[in-house]
Amino acid sequence: MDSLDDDVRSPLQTVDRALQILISFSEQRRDWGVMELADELGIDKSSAQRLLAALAFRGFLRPDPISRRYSLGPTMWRMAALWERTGGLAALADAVLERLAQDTERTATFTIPDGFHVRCIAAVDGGGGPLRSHPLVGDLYPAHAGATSRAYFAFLDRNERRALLSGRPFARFTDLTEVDEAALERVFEDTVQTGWAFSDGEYDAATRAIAAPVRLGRRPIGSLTVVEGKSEELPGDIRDHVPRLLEATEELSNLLAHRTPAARTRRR
Amino acid sequence: MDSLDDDVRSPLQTVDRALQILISFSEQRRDWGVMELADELGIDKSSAQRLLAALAFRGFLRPDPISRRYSLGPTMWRMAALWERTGGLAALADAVLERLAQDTERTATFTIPDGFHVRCIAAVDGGGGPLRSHPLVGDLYPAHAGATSRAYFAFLDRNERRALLSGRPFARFTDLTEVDEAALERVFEDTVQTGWAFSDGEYDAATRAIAAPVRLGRRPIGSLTVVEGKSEELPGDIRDHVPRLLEATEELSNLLAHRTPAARTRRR
DNA sequence: ATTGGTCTCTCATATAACGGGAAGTCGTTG
DNA sequence: CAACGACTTCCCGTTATATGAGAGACCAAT
Repeated sequence: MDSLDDDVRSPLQTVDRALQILISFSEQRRDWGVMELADELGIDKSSAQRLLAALAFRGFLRPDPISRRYSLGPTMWRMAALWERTGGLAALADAVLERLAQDTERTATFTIPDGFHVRCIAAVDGGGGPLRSHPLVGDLYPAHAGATSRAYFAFLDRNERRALLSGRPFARFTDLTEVDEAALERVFEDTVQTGWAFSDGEYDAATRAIAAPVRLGRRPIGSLTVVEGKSEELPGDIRDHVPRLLEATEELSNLLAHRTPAARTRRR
Repeated sequence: MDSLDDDVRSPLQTVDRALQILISFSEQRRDWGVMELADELGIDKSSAQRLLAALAFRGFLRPDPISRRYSLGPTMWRMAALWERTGGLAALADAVLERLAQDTERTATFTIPDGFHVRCIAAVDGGGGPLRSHPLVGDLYPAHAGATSRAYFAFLDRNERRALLSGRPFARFTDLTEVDEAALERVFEDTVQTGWAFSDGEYDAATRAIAAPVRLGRRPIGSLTVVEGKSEELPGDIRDHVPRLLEATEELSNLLAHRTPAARTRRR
């Protein structure tokens, strides 16, 4: 028997159906007809029609008058813009970073792609000492140097990565910066094998870092990094914290996918 | 008596309330408590609680267990990303561009900001002839040269514009490119006065264009451009089409704000 | 014209949402 | 530490609301 009844059910059936409709859009399914949707959700044509109309009424869907099909609408755009401007992603990541920083006693950051760089959008200082975490949020890191960016770019499809990086001049930041395209590609492939990235002064000679990708499905959407200044005298090798880092990326990936593992509404 | 009953009402009350909740988030209101929302929408606390829970159930909202307040959730992020990747904005603009291009017999484009450039995300050829519209979509135009970018940047708050552009080196593309920061600022201010921008070979010596901002509320979010090659022998001065251009920006702005003027579901 | 496939609308029925109220939580104040 | 107040969560009977079937309208093919 499936334990569907208990907790796992929306308190508002009709609303839930409407939201399912929104969620049912994807890169493959960019629009729905009434009938299609009706038997996708197993409801009557009437209901499907009403639900679509209700969503379109507020602009979440856009009815195409000629094809009689519904696609995502302008309100979806406003919500998307709002999510961006209010730093929704950073807010989501904060809780995860907080714990990661505490557990590792180092600085933890969350970065997302921005062209052929990655950009730090959230950072939490490890309790350790007065670190230089001030200018971390907003910083850009180039694709070819450092663990942070590698943990994102390595997990892209090779084609997608080539499209972004191929033929681009790679600046040398330190003696250890890899600037040969072929060699770089091998580094990326190795990183996919191990599942995480390590850098000891590739980009910034004074820092060391481990990083791993945050994913939605298979697709990487950013990376988490644990970073330390080499001058700091910290206990252990930073690589000892890889398991914890991978836990954190897993956790954040789940949050983004809304596979609520930590949800269970706190019941004593 | 208010004519609220007839057409202007969602077919699904409960769903509509849920959607209103989503819409009620803004840069100012990033989270809601149950009670607050209840008397904002004029509904019972019970109902508010259920609605919020239903939205959170699918991840559209994220309940903060400690503050007991709801903010936008991870599903909102997925929807936002989907909107981006499926080119929702471009799709919205297409219909408007189509008509604008036909009416003006020139090429019409829609551009949105990207750092200190604007990027063309949709373009429609004027029926005229075999234009060079192929590489238009994806093209970047710098903030300081050409009507297209000026029609966006001019309408930003001065502070916001300064933050992006101040101190940046301005490349000279043609004899007419303005590269002095102070002079440029004056050009921006003039543009705000007239409400539209004109360029005759500022960025590309071979083209002439008029452009006007697309807005959400007061804020510019992009621009529409009508462009012609100087070598083409087209009837009239391109500036004759400014009224039509302004109509089109108005139209697109309304679409984005979902002030459905053209909605009325086509009833013979 | 005729047909098959959708979409739209109406209407009676049953179901799902509603609001009042009680019980449970948390934070504050005396 | 106790008692209050503010808020949230849960429960339950009532009623308003969403539902599905079916008829009519619409469009695109044959």
